[in-house]
Amino acid sequence: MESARCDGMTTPVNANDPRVKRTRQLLMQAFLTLLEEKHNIHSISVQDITERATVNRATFYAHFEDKYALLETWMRAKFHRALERQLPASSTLQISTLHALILAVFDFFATFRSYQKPADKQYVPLFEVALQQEIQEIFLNWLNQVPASALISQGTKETTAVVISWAILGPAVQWVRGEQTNSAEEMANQVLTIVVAGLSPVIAVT
Amino acid sequence: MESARCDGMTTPVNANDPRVKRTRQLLMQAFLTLLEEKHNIHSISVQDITERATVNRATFYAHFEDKYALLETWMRAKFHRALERQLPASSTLQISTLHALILAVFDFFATFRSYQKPADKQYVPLFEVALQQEIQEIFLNWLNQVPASALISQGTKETTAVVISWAILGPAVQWVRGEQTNSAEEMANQVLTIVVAGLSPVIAVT
DNA sequence: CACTCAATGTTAATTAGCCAACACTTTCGT
DNA sequence: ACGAAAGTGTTGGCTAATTAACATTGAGTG
Repeated sequence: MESARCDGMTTPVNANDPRVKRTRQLLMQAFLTLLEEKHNIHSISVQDITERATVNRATFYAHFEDKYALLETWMRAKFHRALERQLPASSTLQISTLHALILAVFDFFATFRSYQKPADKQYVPLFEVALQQEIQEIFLNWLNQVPASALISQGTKETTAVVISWAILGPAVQWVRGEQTNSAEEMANQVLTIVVAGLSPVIAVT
Repeated sequence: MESARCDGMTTPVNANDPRVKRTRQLLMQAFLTLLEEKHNIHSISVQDITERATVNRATFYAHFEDKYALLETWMRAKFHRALERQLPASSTLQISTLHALILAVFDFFATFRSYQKPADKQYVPLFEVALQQEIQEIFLNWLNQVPASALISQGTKETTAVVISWAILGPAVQWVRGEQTNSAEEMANQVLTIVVAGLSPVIAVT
């Protein structure tokens, strides 16, 4: 579907134009390498990124609102690929896939906690929403594949997807901000139990 | 100095424009990776290159006459860097630097013979000229640094540079096309002796 | 042979990227 | 605290890259 996003809206910018794809790719890649070098998000400037990407600074603003907008889409892309890697291409709603999904979310946050670390008290907000949307979409696909006969309640699938996705993402966010006294696996199992229970009014997951 | 080169001349194309630099860089890089994969120059199409480079095919022709023009500038750049690596940044005309230069030329040809190998009977011509120009330029720089008093004959430096550069490049070409019964080191030493002798009417090399 | 199919060059019109200059704001160093 | 230096967004005019269309040339294949 690919909504147009970014939108300083000075220029529309067609997301299918090869130049656009390449420019975004270059910006993403530049951001990644800078992150690996500097290890601190806040010390990376827009100028750093555009120089590394061999892209004009003005062009950056044609694609992203600011540095954090880039960070968001970058995280989202990374997250999307991480989930794709862990979940079978055309998976369905089952205990096993549910477990894989939840674990993948916790693992993802564990991985990217490292970029957040040096007394980075000013927490980088915002991208939870983007990641939640990814999870929500997966659930929507799953729920749409379920035959109507198996649905115990016909309450809107949309709402179910929203609730469950937050029920997974929220704990992951809180876990990564805290001390991680529990392992990702332990957390995933606990969350799984509750999610399955939460789904019971809607569908019996096996 | 960077002369404008390429020149299908449908469009001028300003070599200082960052987009131009990036596009050429992408084409070069794409060509390199394809060469490493396919190992045969003739089986690489312009389409392959532009696809890999994420550049439109028409754009290719705005920069290069054809596939071999790209090959030429690519070889030249590679050659240029190879020489820079072997020669001290601001070297002068001495036996030692002369030896280093000649050896570097033979080594370069030895390296790139591999891309020429599979019964590649249709020999890829042309780029000898580009490489010769590189050598010629080095000699011109060297000769211009020599104090006029040390020059035995004032015959144009230009001509000297042309003759000597061919005296080095020619044997290297012939050597690489043949059986390489002698090693690059042996060849370099033999050529060195003759070149020094050839320079004697002009300047005494130590 | 005729006949696809793929690659090569070339063109005019459209679109995205580059630049330089601007008014701010933030960060520092003395 | 103040001034310099560096970063942030924004704008209009120019330039290069993209596109789709075309004619042409091989390289197979029935």
